Amino acid sequence: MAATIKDVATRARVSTASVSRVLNGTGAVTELTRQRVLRAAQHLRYTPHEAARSLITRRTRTIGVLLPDIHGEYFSELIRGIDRAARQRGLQLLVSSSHGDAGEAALALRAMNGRVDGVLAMSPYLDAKSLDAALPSTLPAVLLNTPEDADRSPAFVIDDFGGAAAMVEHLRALGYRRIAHIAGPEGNYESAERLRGFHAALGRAMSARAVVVAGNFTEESGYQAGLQFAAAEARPDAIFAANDMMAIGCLLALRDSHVRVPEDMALAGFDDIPIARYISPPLTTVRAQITELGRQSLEELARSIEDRESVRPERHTLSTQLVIRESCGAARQSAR
Amino acid sequence: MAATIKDVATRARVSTASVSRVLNGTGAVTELTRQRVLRAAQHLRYTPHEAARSLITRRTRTIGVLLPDIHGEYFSELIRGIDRAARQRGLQLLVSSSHGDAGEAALALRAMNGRVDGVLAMSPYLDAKSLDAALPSTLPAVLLNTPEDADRSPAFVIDDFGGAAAMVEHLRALGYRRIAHIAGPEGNYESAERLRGFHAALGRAMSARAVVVAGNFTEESGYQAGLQFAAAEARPDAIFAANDMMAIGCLLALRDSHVRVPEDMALAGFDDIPIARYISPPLTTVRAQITELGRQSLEELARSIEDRESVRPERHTLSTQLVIRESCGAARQSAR
DNA sequence: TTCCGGCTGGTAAACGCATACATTCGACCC
DNA sequence: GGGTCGAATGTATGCGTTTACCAGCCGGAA
Repeated sequence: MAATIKDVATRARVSTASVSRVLNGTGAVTELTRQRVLRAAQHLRYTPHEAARSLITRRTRTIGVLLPDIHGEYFSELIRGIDRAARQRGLQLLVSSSHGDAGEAALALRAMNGRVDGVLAMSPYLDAKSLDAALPSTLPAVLLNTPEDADRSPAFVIDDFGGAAAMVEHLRALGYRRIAHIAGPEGNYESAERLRGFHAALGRAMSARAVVVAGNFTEESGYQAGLQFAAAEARPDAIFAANDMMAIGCLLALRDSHVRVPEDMALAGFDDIPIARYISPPLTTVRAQITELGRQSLEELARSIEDRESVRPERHTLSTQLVIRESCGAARQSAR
Repeated sequence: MAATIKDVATRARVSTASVSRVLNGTGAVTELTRQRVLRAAQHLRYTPHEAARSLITRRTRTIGVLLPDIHGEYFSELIRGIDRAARQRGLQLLVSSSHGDAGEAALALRAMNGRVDGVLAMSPYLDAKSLDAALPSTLPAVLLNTPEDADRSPAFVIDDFGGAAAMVEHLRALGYRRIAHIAGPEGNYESAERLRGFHAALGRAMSARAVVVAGNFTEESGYQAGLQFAAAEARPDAIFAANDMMAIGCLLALRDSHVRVPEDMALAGFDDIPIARYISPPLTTVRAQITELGRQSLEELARSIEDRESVRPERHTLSTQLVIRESCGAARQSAR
C-alpha cells in the first residue's frame, strides 16, 4: 500500500490539513512544520493520489483525445501538435483510438468522464451533433474535421475543399486534361470535401466524364487504384489521390506497371506527410497544417476549460498550401 | 453540473446502493427497480464519475505510458503496438512524452499516481534502477529498452547488439572494407549497443581504424554526417547508420553531393521504419520489431496487474532481422 | 398461527484528499 | 493585565462511488 497523506501527517505529528498546506503551498505554516512535513513525505516517498485529488478539486489537468486511429504519419503529426501544446501547458493526455461507430465513441467518452477536463475529438465519420449528444453536456470539447457545425463546441477543420480545388487547378494549368481521382473512404467528411473540390475545379464538362476510383486512405487501396489506371484503355494523364498514402501506393503500382511518373502520368497527393518528399519522384501535394490543427485545437480547448464563458462554437478553417515537387512534371525543385 | 448517482437514486426513488447494483450488474434487484433505475439514468444522461469510482475500487483500467518522444515513425509504430493490445483488453492510455532527465520523468510519474494501474516506461537515457526508484513501489511497471536489469520490473529490449553485428557482417560479406558508422546520441542505451555491435563485428583490426561520426537519431544529423563522408579524402565504401532516419538524411546528403548509392557508397540503417522501403534506393536495414515490442510489453504489464505475484523482473530480448534491399548493392529484390 | 430463511433494498462507512470553519496561542497595544 | 487581532494548526465535512452490513418482507413449512 502506498503512503497516504495520513501516514505523512502521523509521521510528522501534524494534521493532514497541514500536510496538504505544505505540499500545495497554500495557507500559512511555520518553517518548522514545513520541514517536518517535507521530511516525512520524503521518507515515506509520498505521492498524492491524483484521483482522490481531482475528485475534490474538480480538476484533472488532463485532456481526453478521441481519434479514429493513432497510427500512420497523419495521426503522428496530429498528436505531435497536440502533445507539444499540452506539455507546454502541463496537461496530460488520455488517448483513445479507433472508433468505428458512434456507439464505440460514446463508450470511450464514458470511460473518460471524471478523468478529463475536456475532450478533443476527431470524428470524420460522425457529425458534430451526435458527438455533442454523447458528451456529458458540461464537458468542454473541441471537434476536429467534423462535418457540421456543433451546437456548443468549437471546431477546427482543414480546408479540404480549397486545397483539392487548388491542386486540380494546378494540374489543369500544367496542361493535364484527363484528370482522375482516387477518393477517400465513403462517409468520411474529408474524403467528401476533397472530392467536392476536385469536381468543382474541373468544371462541369470535365467533371462529368472524370474517373473517380474509390479508396480508403490506405496505401494498399492506392496500389489497387494504380493498377487499375495503368491497365485502363483510356489512361488518365494525371491522378489526384485524396491523400498521400494512396498516392504512394499508386506510385508503386505505376512503377510495377512500367508507367513513368511524371512523364507518362502525373501524380499528386494531399496532406504533405513527411514521407512525401522522400519518395522519388518527390510528391506534389497539398500541405495540410496537421500539426497546427492539433496545436490550435488544444489551445482552444485549454482556453475554454479555463474560462467556460468565453467559449463560442465557432468553426475555424485552416488554410492549405500547394507544394510543388516533381511528380507532376512542374518546374524541378529541390526536395529538401 | 453533471448528474451523480444520487440524482439517479432520487429520481428512481431508490437508494444509491441500488443504482450502483443495477448499473454494475452486481447484487440482486427486482426487474421493477432495474427498469426504474435504468430509465432514470437514461433520462438524466448519467455517466459515472470514473475518478470517484476508481478511488474506491482501486482500479483505473488505465496504463501510463512514459516515452522520450511521441513523434516520428519509430514511436508511431511503438504506440501502435501498445494501443492495439490495450484496446483489446479494454485499457485506456495515459501518455506522457519528452523526458530529458530523471527529474522530469519522476514528475510525470507523480502526475500518474492514482490514475493508472501500471506504467510502461521507455527510458533509453535512464537506467532501470533510478526509474524503479522514482516509481511508487507498489505500481507494476514494465521497462522498454533500458540499460540495466531492474530490481523488480520486467524489461523488454531490442537486440541492438545482434542486429548491428549482423548488418556489419553482411556488409563485410559483400566486400566492403571501409565501413563507417553514424552513431546515435550519447548516453542512449540503444545507440551504445548498436555501436558496440558495429565494433564487435568489424573485428579488432578494422574496428581500430573505423570512422564513427556522432549523430542524434535525427534526419538532420544524418545529413550532416553524409556531407562529411562525401567530402572526406578517404571515403568510406559503406555507411551503417544507427537508425533509418539518419540513413535517410545521409542519403539526401550523398545525393546532393553527387555520390551514388550504392554504386559509390553503400548505405544501411536500423529499425526498418515504414519509410525505409519507399525511398530510392530502398534502404537495406535491420528490422526491429517495434510494434511487437509495444504489444508484448503491454501484455506483460496487463498480466502483472492482474496477478502481481506472478511477476518476475526478467529481461526479454526481441530478435532482429536483416532486411536486404538495394542500398547496399546486394541482389536486387522487390521493394514491396 | 408462528417461525425461519432467502431476497431486496437501505444505511452508512470508506477510498484519499482539500478546505471551511473552529480553535489555540502568542504578540501587541492601551 | 486584559483585550484584540492575526497567524498557525486542528477538526470535520464532502467530493461520487462501492459495498459490508443490516432490516424488512414474504413465502413456506411445521
